[in-house]
Amino acid sequence: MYTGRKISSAVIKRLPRYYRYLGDLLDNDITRISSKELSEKMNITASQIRQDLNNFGGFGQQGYGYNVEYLYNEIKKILSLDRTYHLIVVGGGNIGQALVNYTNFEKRGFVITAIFDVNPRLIGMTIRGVEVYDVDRMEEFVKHNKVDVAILTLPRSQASEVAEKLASWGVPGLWNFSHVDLHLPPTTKVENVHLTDSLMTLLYKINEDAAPSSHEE
Amino acid sequence: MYTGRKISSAVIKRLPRYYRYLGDLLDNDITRISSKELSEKMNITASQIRQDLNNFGGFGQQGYGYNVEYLYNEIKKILSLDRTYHLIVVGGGNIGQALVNYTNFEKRGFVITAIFDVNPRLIGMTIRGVEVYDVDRMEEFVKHNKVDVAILTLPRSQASEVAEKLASWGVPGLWNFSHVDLHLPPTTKVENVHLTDSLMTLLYKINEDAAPSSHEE
DNA sequence: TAGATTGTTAATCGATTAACAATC
DNA sequence: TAGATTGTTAATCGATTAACAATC
Repeated sequence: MYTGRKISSAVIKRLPRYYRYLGDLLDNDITRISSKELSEKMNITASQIRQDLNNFGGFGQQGYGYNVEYLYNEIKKILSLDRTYHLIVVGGGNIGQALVNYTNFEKRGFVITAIFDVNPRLIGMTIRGVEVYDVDRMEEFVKHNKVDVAILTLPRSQASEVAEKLASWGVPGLWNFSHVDLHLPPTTKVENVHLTDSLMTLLYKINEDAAPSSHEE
Repeated sequence: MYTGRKISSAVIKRLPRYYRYLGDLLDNDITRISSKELSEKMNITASQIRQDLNNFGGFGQQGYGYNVEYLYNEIKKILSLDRTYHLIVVGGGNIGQALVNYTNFEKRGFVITAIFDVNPRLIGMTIRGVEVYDVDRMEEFVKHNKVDVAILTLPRSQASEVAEKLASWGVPGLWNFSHVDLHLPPTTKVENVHLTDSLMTLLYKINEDAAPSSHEE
């Protein structure tokens, strides 16, 4: 039953992981699984799995567990993965190009339709069949083509300004690899990938076991 | 005062963000800031800032606030960013190469010393001065050179096996871009960057406002 | 000194886990 | 039917926020 109440982001962030594990089970021709079995594979509690899933509906059956294929498809629907998305890359540098070259995206229905950059040496080039355009032509492009997500892989200094423009043109999602926090109207959603922050978190973990250094007393 | 008690990961994940904002303040020649002012900039509560910082010590002063440069340097020490790290890239594909080309890393003291791959066309090549070696030579390299972090940018199918080897050779940190969960001894820390999961989370957010589709009733 | 703001304790809120009746 | 396992309520745990005495 869909209730319309807001699902906590802690739950949402776990959905792709459920989806991945269910996909793996499906690949291994496993047709049914209980929350207990899945909890052991995923290293979380069975209770959490049942709670999470019941935010969206009762997908299981008492005494039986969950049908893997059915549950997989339900999560696919919840994540809205049952359609194609059109993405543009804004910033044709290293990471932008890497994402264009990442073939797995297409298999999942994520199609990159254009790349935008300011660098004259890049403009006009084609990367895996995707053309690089001058950033000046972005407004025109966004207004004439469906763009679900703009991938922001441009320098910190330009990211906010470009993001605000994209939001004003109605782009619903920004996948932000730039190292700034964006403040946008609620009609445009942002997901941040702050790689430097992620690496710093790892360095903390590496060092935490070791003897504390200078912040001890 | 360092107490040795475990800091929650929620706090740790916020530290890089504090560090970034303090760096920006420093760049703008702001010498002092109160938790209240910082909270407005960062869009979190002043209470949370004070709680977070007090996990590591009393860095402020009543009636004054925090000295920006001092606090910046303290967080730098907490994150152990006051030294150089040696990284290797395992998997010389798109994302691996993009990270090697990411010049900001070196400015922060993250030095990539080698790339490993199985592809004969890549082996022997040099990317931004970093040589690509056959994966067969990785054990030898890791045992003769200091490797703080291995960046895993290889296919899902090979990631677990390689990760276990790296752990057994004593590599303390794995920055995992492969789309699998790694299970390793506690001496090797893992930080995951699951890009596909991140994008899926964004797609959920884009769609959640819209009318619910098939999982309603 | 008076005002400002910390460090820290207490209250609240939300997320996770446990328990169990419902039921396949 | 008996056994298994869900969906869901209740209990616990942890993280966030509020409050305020301490103090610069």
